[in-house]
Amino acid sequence: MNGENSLTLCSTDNFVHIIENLEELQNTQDYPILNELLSEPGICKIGADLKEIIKAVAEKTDIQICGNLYDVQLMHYVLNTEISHNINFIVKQQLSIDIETITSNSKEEAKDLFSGAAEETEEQKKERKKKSAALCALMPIVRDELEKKLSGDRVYKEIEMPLISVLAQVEMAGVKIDTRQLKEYSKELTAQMNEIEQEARKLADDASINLSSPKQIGILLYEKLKLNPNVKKSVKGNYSTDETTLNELKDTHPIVEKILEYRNLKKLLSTYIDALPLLINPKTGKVHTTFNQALTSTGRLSSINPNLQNIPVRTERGREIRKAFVPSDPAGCIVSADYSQIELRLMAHMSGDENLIAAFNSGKDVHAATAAKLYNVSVDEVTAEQRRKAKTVNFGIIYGISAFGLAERMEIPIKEAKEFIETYFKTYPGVSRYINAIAETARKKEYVETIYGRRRYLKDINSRNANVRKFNERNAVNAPLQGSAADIIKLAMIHVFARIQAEHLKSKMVLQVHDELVFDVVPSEREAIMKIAKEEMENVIKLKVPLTADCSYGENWLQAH
DNA sequence: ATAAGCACGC
DNA sequence: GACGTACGTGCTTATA
Repeated sequence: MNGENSLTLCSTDNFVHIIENLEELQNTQDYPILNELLSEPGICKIGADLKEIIKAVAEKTDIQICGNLYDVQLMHYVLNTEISHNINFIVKQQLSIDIETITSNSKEEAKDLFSGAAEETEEQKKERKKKSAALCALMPIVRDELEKKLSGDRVYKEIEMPLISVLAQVEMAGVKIDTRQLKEYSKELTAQMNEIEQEARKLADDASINLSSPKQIGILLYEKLKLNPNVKKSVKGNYSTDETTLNELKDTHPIVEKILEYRNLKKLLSTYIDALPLLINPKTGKVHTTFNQALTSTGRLSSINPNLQNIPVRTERGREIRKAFVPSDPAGCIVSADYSQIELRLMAHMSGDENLIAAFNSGKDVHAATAAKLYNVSVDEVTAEQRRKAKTVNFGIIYGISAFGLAERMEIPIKEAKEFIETYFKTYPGVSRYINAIAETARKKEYVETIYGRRRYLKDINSRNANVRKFNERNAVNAPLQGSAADIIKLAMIHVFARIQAEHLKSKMVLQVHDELVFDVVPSEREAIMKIAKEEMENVIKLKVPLTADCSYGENWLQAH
């Protein structure tokens, strides 16, 4: 094991058990011993989901966990994002040991155990030791695999390992929500929703129709009102009633608009306005999301309980919710810093396309610059409509475009979409070559990589099924872009966090939303935080195009944009 | 309990 | 002839 001393941190559901692999140290509930072991940089820490353990220890003690963090689950994720990282499954698979039987303590029992007021049963202790030993045995196996893939080892050690503690701190900091604002907004929108429900029911001539039921809506629109006799059913025999479909029916009957509006209000109320206040931790008065660091296939984080990465911003009604995300000190502010067009910039960098690089280097709006080239006009002559179309294509490129998909989105015939893509590739021939090259690489290696070497395996890239193959080809294009962006912002978080610590600032990083970092800033630190965020985000890596982060502040998250 | 449908973000 | 732009989470209804 590298000669490195190690400590295995083993948690059951609600409680952290500290297990040392030195037999003579038995009583690890003892604070001085715990402190010495956990804060010793020379002792590496082994476990699964160490972020949870770091948080639990921080909540109950003032101990700082130091030393290398070997999170077997996270290491396994870096090895291959596509497969299961369920720790019980991995242990069973690699060691043929079953640790799924381990009993977990109730919250109350866990509390008592930690304070030393109660003791584990012999049975619990035995199972815990078994799990700990399994993790300890598994770690070097997974680490050897990582070291075999040199880039994977680098991704783990330079990105994921240092990010664990940063994320733990971000989650613990939490974000302040103005509940009173949400409660008032809830009253307002609920009233509106009820009114619309009444109107819709009247129009439907059905006093009890459930507007939240796509099935009932489908029957109403297509069987009772016969709005579209040519409507096709899904494979499961259901009518489609989603937003795109209903927008096409808008002019045929007034109820369609009511349904859309009802859905919009219902979504905002049930997912955000009414749900968020219930998730406020009474101890801290804040909402604390959990970032899943070992989940997405591309290397992005995800956010749950609550998901704070999908707070509305698109519509006026939705944006209102962001006003409730406020600084914890009323005299402070929210600072938001977001990367501008990071994925498209990465496309410019990775493809090396001279025209796309030039578009970014001109410092002009890239969608307008693209439109200028596509329509063969000067940048100031580009119309809003031309820019919108160019923007759609730019996004399409990142997602692995098809003529049909583009035609749908731009509401133009497939033939035109085809021509549009051809023009795009003529404008940016390097992009065209890159897309072909990355697909070829993917077919040969059955994986693609980010700038830092994070892999996404594409095991079905050579499938005989053309649909499956095409799907994998889109992933081959998108994963290096989305994944490199994820790597870059993760590194930025590590650097920003280090600066905040080094400069002894009190403000806190509270959210990451894929290309954006959000800070809860105390009154005197606004300029310092904005400077640090911009500097660290922009200087993570030198690309062939500038990497820019736009930074602003306000008295809430909405104003900080 | 689980799946399907829908809608929110990047 | 089908498929048809990446990555997520969560709410609600319907079905088993």
